[in-house]
Amino acid sequence: MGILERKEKQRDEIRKMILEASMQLFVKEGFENVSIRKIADLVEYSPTTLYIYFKDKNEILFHLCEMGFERMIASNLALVQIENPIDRLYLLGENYINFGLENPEYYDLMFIQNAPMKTIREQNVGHWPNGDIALETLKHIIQECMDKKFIPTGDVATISMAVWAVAHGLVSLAIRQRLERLVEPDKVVQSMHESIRWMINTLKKA
Amino acid sequence: MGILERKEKQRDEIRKMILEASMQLFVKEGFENVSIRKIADLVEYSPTTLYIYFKDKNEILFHLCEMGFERMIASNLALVQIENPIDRLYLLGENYINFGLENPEYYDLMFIQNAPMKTIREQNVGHWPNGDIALETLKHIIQECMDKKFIPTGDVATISMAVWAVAHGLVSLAIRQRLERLVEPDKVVQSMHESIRWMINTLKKA
DNA sequence: CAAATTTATTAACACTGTTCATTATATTTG
DNA sequence: CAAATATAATGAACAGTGTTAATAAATTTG
Repeated sequence: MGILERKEKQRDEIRKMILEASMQLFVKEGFENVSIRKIADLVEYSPTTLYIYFKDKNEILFHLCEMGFERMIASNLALVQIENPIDRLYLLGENYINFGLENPEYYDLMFIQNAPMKTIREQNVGHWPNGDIALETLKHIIQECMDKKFIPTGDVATISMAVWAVAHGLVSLAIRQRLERLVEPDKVVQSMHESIRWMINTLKKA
Repeated sequence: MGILERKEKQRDEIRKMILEASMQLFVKEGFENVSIRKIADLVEYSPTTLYIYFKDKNEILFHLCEMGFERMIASNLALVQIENPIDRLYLLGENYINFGLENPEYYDLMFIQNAPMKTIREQNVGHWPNGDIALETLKHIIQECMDKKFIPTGDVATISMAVWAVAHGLVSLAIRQRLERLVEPDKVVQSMHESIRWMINTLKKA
C-alpha cells in the first residue's frame, strides 16, 4: 500500500507545517495570541482547513505542549553525567526553575493550562508521552537517593510530589507575579533558587 | 455636600449589585463562563452600562478575587486560638489545601489568573488589600516559629516563600489535573496532605 | 473517462470585550 | 417653572474568537 503510506506522509508534513507556524506565533506573540485564524494566515490556508488536520485548537496546543517538554528534557541532558543522585536533584531543581523563567509561555502550557489535558483525556486515552518522561526522571532520582540512604525512606510518589510542588509553586507564582509581594522584584529569582536549595538541604539532613 | 454623598452611595450599591451577580455566575457556571453580557443580563442592564461602574472586566474579576480572599481569611479564623505557632502552621497548611480544593474557581482567580494583577498594577498602585493580609498571616507564623526556636533561623521571606510554594504547588497542580499522573486519582488528596505535613515536619527537625 | 472520495474554501453561527454616538433621565441653574 | 446642563443608560458597531455545515475544487479509484 505505497500510496496510502505516501498520503500519510503528506498529511504528517502538513500537520508539521501547521504546528511549526503555531510555535512561531506562540514564541513570538505569546500563548494568548495564538488563534486558529492567525495560524491559518501564516500557513496560507483557510481557518477551516486546520480542522481537517487537527480535531480542535486544544489538540494543537497539546502538541505545542509536547514540544515544550522536549525542550525541557533536552535541558536536562547534562544530568546523566552526574553520578551522585543528590547533586543530580540539585541540578534538576535549578534547571526546572531556569526553564520556567526562560520559557514562561511553554511552562504555562505544560503545567498551568487546561487545554492540553483535555486532549489527553479525550483522545490520547490518558497517555501523556513527554510529560510522563519528565516525571519519571524526578521519581528515578528520588528513588536512587533513597536507595543510597541520602534521604529518608518513604513513599517515592509522595516525596516526588513535595519536591515537584516546591519547584512548580515557585515558578508558577513567579510567572504570575505573585512573588513580588513577598520579596522585592529584583530579588525574586535569587530567592527562588535559595528556596529550592533550602528544600533539598533539609531533605538531606532529615 | 449631602447630595454628592448620596450619589456615591447609590453608585456603590449598583457596583455591589453587579459584583453579586458576577459572583453568582462565577460560583455557578465557573470562571470561564463569566461574561460582561451574562452579568448584564442578570442585573438587567445593557452590557455597556457596566463600563460606567467598572473600568473593564479585569476590575470586576479583581473584586471577585478580593471576595475569595475574604473567604480564605474567614476559614482561618480558628487559627488565633492556637498558641503553638507550629501547630498553627500545620492548620494553616491544611486549611490552604482544603480551601483550594473546595473553591477551585476562587483559587484560580486568587493565585493563577493574570487578570486581577493587571488591575492592581493599573489602578490600585500596587496595593493588594486582602492578598497582602493573607501573606502577612503566613509570615507572622513563620517569624513566631523562629522566635521560639521551633524552626531554624533564616530569612522570613525566603522560608515563607518555600512553604507557600509547596502548598500552592500542590493545589495548583491538583486543580489542573497534573497530580493524577503521580498517584492514583483517588489518592491525590491524601497525598497532598501527607506532603504538606512532611514538609513542616522536616522544617521542624532541621 | 466517469464516479467516488478526499481536500479546501466560503459563509455563517454564536460568542467574546470594548467603544462611540445617541437617547433618555435627572439635576442644576437662570 | 422652564431652560440648560450633567449624568445615566442604551443600540449599534468593531474586531476579534472557536467551530460547523454546505459547497466547490482537486485527486484517486473503478
